[in-house]
Amino acid sequence: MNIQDVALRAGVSTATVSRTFSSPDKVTEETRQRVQRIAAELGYIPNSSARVLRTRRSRTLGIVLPTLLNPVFSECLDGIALAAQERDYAIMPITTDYVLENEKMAVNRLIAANVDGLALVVSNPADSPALDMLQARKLPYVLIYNHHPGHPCITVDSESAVVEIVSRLVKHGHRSIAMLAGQLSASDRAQQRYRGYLLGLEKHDISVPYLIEVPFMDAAIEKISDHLLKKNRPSALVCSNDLLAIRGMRAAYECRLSVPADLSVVGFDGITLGLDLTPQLTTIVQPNMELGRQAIYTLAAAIDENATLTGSDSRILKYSVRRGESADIAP
Amino acid sequence: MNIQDVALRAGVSTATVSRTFSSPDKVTEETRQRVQRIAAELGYIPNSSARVLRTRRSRTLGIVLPTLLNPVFSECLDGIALAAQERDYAIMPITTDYVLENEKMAVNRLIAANVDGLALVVSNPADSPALDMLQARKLPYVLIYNHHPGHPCITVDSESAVVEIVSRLVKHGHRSIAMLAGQLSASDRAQQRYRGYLLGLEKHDISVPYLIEVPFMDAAIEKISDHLLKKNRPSALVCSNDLLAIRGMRAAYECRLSVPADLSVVGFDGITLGLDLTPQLTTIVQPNMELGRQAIYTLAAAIDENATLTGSDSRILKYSVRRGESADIAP
DNA sequence: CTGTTAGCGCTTTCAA
DNA sequence: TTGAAAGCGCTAACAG
Repeated sequence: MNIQDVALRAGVSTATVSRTFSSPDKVTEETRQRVQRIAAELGYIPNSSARVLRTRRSRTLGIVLPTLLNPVFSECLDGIALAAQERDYAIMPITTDYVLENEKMAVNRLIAANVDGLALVVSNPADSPALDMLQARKLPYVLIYNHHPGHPCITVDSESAVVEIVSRLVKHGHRSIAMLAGQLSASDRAQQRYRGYLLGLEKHDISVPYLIEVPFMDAAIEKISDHLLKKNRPSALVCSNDLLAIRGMRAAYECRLSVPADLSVVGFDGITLGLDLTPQLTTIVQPNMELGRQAIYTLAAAIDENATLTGSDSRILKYSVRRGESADIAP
Repeated sequence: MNIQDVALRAGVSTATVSRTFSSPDKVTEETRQRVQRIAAELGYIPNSSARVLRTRRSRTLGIVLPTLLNPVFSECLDGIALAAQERDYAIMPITTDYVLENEKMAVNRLIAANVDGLALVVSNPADSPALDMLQARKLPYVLIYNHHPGHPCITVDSESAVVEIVSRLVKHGHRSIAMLAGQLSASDRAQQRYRGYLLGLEKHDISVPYLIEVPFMDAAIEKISDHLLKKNRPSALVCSNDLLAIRGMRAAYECRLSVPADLSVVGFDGITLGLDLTPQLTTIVQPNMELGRQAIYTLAAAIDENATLTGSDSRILKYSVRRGESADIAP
């Protein structure tokens, strides 16, 4: 069942059949109708690989994400999927589990799969072999959540967001504010947020930063508890992401501290689930789906005009602050 | 940069270059080495669309899921992604948002994209136009979470799971057990779970089922609260999924009921996040990643042997019960 | 508006 | 073991 069969049955050339599907306006209403009818009768579906081979456009986008087990990324992917569908692109996601080597492999696979462009969340754009490959091949790509002047990034201003949060906490009397983070070296996001934390403290002349770094998520709660049981424990926890914040609340519970009375907890990401938690998670909300969506729009636009994206195509979307119940941060 | 360039530079025929990449054992160690070296130098990557066109195998799997905003499905997709990578398949996910029409469109797109097979979570396999199309085209597919004798399904025995939970609750003194569900008609899973609930009640001679159906997630908490404020409110909530359970706990909080002292809440799905909640979610744990993984293995095996899957290829994986803190269900 | 035709890059007989 | 050559199904000049 190919274009020839349809052409034969419709009494037209293959070119005409091709046109009815690829550029219908170049065909008479009448013939188009007939061809479409015949095609439908025969259950004909254009063979995409032949088309791709010929046009050198796969209408497929590669997506590289750390993991889908963190709702930030699955929400983002949901936005990506939606936008891609709108623009008539298929997506091919690969997860890297924060492993640099996997980022490279993912990009390799996607290049081999002939994608027209990529959207990715990498560990650190400053020094990424994966991105080098893309640059070398002149494949359009866009980063999400990452932040770097040399690359096209769709993200929010994490640093300012954390500064703002710290300020609000200070305003509410907190002087002992800890930052709870995963392995800082694992991602530029964590680093940005930490920088925001430091700046925030500085701004209010609090000189001693208190960093709780939990490299392994599974041991997080225990490790956090260790800190919460100390005599000079922090009165507020600024967390590098919502998953950590949830664990922070859990740790507080296990230490018999009540949130927010004894301990304020602020998250970062704005995962939807945080809305339904008790106490509702106070957090910095990134527009996760929108970030994904905009990344795809940007990418699709670049592909359409045969361009490649650069740092100057970056876009900073607005974050917002959700005043939940896990910390009082009224402005 | 194509196979010809490499062939020329290596002083061999295109056939030999092709062989070094597709069936290396059919080429002398020596020539293979040379070809590989040249290819690497030139940065040659085989053009996948040409290969697909020729071999009629895309090594791509279509994935159809309701949404990625529910962690059950993103965890499952994570498993799918991992397994696909292992088996050297790419995946193309599409979300349907529980809309039947979208399921059909998704399948259409994926067929057009030339996938070798599909893994899907549909609303209801009993009467699914999407599945009919797959059968008609003899494309291998497998369902995940769905349950139906006429289709290959990878799932758990939800019904029994809920029966077990109800029994345990009864054993702990509950007589007024409500089921909290989304729109029952929206998915066969919800129906299976409801059936399990009814069977459970029957088994213990509790004659009045109490169904709280919340079609729209956003209005869920309010609606649940309405029921919790009634005089003859249930003492336990068996929820059709974890997201609902979390909202159930929220509603309890807003109604000043403490969980589990005043209200027991049991979820279904076993999303990872439930582990860190306070109170930790008592729930029926489905091996979400494993379900995805097995689906891919099954699918890949079928594709490899050019077979199509049927109801007799179904596999029921084991669920487990997480005795969290939101309900006491010690056996 | 429609048809003819070359060729996208690869795999795979078949023959050497 | 290697090469020559046909052809997968489609699109896009180009000609009519």
